[in-house]
Formats: sequence, C-alpha cells, structure tokens
Amino acid sequence: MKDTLYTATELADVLGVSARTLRFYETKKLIDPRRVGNRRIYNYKDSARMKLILRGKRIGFSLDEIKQFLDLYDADPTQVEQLKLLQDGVNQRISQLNQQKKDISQTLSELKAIQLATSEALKQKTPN
Amino acid sequence: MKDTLYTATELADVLGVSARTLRFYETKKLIDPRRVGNRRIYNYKDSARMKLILRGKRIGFSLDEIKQFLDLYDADPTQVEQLKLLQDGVNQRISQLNQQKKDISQTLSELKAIQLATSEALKQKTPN
DNA sequence: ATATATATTGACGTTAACGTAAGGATATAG
DNA sequence: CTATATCCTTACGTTAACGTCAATATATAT
Repeated sequence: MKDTLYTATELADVLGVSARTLRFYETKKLIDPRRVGNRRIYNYKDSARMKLILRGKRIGFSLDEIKQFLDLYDADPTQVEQLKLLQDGVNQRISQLNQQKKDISQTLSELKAIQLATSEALKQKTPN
Repeated sequence: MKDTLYTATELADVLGVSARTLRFYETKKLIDPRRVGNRRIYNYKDSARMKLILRGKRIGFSLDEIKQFLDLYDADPTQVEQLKLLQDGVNQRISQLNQQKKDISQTLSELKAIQLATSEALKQKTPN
C-alpha cells in the first residue's frame, strides 16, 4: 500500500540491500527517513526514492551522479536560471543514456552471435 | 589502417585514457601488448580489445566482469564442458544487459518528461 | 657526446562504496 | 522487571580503479 512503513532492516530486505547501505546513503544525503526516537522509519516515498537510486546503480551511475540525477526530479523550477541548469542536466543524462543504449545493443548482438555459435557447436558434439 | 602501431601514450590519447590505465589493465591481464626492448607497442588488435573494455566500462561493468566477458570471446570451444560454461556466461550477461536496457528506457522516458516540462515552463517565463 | 624529453617500474596515495566490529540505547518477550 | 534481541552511532577496515611521484632506463635533438 501507499501508506506502508518500514524499519531500516525491513526496507533493506525488500530492496535486497543491507541496512548499512541505507544508512550510508543517508549520510550521502540521498535519502532522509523520518525518525521515531532515533529509529529510522521509511515511508512509501523513501522506498520509491531508493528504487530510483538502485536503478541508477544498475545503469552504472555513481552515487554522486545519482544525486545530481535525483535533483533533476526534485528541482523546484521557479527561476529561469534554475530551469536552464535543469535542462542542461537532463540533456546530458539523456545523451549519456543513449550512448549506453548503443553500447548495450552492440554487446548484446555480439553475445547472441556467440550464443548461436556455441549451441551449434554443442549440437555437433552431443548429437542428442 | 589495420597495421597501425601505437606507443602507450599514443593509444592512450586516441582512446581518451591515461597511459597509467593501459599499464594497469596489463597487470590485470586484460591486455598484453608486444614489447620492443621494454617499451610497449600496441597493434590494431590491442586497440580493438581496449575499445571493448571501455565499452564494458560505459555499460557499468567492473574490470573483473569485463575480463570474464572477454574470455567469452577468447574461449576456444573445443570441449563440451567449456562450451556449456561459455553458454552460461553468455546467458547471464544477456539477461543482465536486458535488465539494463529496461532501466535505461524507463529513465529516459522520465527524463524526457522533465525535459518537456522545463521547456514549457521556460516558454511561460520568457515569452520570446 | 651531452642535454632534454619520454617511457618504465615500483611504491605509496586516493576516492568510492560499502563491510565489520565495538559499545551504548531501546524495544520486546517472558 | 530483567534478559535478549534489535537498532543506533562511531570508527576503523577493505576493494576497485586508478593518480602521483621517485628513481632508472632509453630515445631524440643538437
């Protein structure tokens, strides 16, 4: 549900990371959960933000880059200057990601060629 | 040309990395250039291999992963066991890359939404 | 042949992204 | 209420991927 709350270890388990990782990201200002006493409580928004972070990592971004990235989402676009900076950031990310898409496609086609070759070779070897 | 030779710094410049990086990759057994005396000489094949490595990095792989990756290309598939291992490696990489493609597509569409929003906002602000 | 530039080999330094262990604070079970 | 489990903070450890520097060795220019 939208109103589920998690403790640190609960959210960590759900996301497949360690609680240490959550705390580390907090020191890096990537997330900022509520506190009840000194215990951390993560809400739906925190969880969604974490998923964005992890997606960024899978794409190969550093935590610093991911922070800039999140700032793109969070930016309060009230001033023209800020808006232009935001646009620049977005455009940079977009061209970077397009490059990565190319890299991945190329690598994928090469791997599929190997895949085909190996399955052919196996047919020869084990004429099952 | 196919028969161009490079010194370390030349190839480094062409590839946009440092000579230190080339030496580092050599200690990691990712490349193995010829020597003339003790000077390194890189040929076309070395250069192509380096480009594969850098593509791997852009995709977000670690050097260790890239090494496994290169071994997939280099593998001499003479034994059935080796072939099966090769297939497993290739299949893992493929699913990993497909996941990354999804991540990138999703991120791209989100960024394009921001892009649209900012350009709209700018139109309002600067009704040029 | 000598001076200057360039390449090589250690070796130590650095940054990112956590892991791990120690010592308290605080829930929670019985 | 006490014992045990859970969470907190602090701090030091670790690995990857190089950067940087010092001491040599080797080219290259003059």
